[in-house]
Amino acid sequence: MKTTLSDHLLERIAERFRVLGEPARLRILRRLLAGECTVGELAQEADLSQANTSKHLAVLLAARLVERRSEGNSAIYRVNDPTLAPLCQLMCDGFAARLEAEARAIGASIEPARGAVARRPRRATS
Amino acid sequence: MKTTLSDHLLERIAERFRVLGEPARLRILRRLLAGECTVGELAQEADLSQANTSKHLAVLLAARLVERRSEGNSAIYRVNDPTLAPLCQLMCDGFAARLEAEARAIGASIEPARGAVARRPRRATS
DNA sequence: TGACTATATGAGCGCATAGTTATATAGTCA
DNA sequence: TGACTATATAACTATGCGCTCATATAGTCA
Repeated sequence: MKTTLSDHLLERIAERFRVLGEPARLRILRRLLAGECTVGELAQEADLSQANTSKHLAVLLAARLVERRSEGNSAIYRVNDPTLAPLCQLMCDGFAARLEAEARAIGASIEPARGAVARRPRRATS
Repeated sequence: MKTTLSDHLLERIAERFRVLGEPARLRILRRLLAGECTVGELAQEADLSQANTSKHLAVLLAARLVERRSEGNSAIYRVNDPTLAPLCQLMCDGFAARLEAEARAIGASIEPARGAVARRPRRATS
């Protein structure tokens, strides 16, 4: 069983969330989840300047979400945190559930005028 | 199986992460995960001003992480998103894994000099 | 109605940070 | 060594946002 988290731990957790709360960093991580990659490739595929990419990678590195190694002239980054993929998966699930709720709400506001309209069976909140 | 997320979806996901990347909001959610609650109670227990609490709740409401109902003079908030608890759990797991890795790294740099030092038994991640 | 309580919201301030540009550092290859 | 490439970083700007203070809105109770 799980007791409540201490304030300090909560701040650390918040910091992890904050690091992920940036589209540019998520684009980088999306690419890295497909496999390790150099900074230049990341910059190109995430549509970011080289300097900006480097900075975001520094943030991800400080959060230990990625790890870095040098190879010749290049720096190669890869995902380091095994919880990252399930985390994003769960986030997408929550997002899908919300979209579905919105769809239901819109449907509910339209359908009363038409009476019993065939309604899609409730799906699991996948 | 899961294809790569579109840029637009990624931005929505980032927004969700960003909402969670704030210690004050996590304190609010921590309280709400224990049960629904009025704004005043939340302000007190999360150690926030009334105005600030209200604003954070507005953010959480816009993100559909909580829902709101009026009762008499008060507003009662409760957690709305079923993925929230597992999300935090996963985040804590990732954090614990990181701490453990750090501990191993420190241990590895210290222990070679002393050999097998008595190690405290592993505790659950609080 | 008026006094009181609970919540929401607007204005303003200060700080954190994402972005750019320019430059430094470090490796490769001739 | 010098030219070239890849990456990191410093200086700067602009914007977003968390916070406070003051005020508006809405409900309760006399």
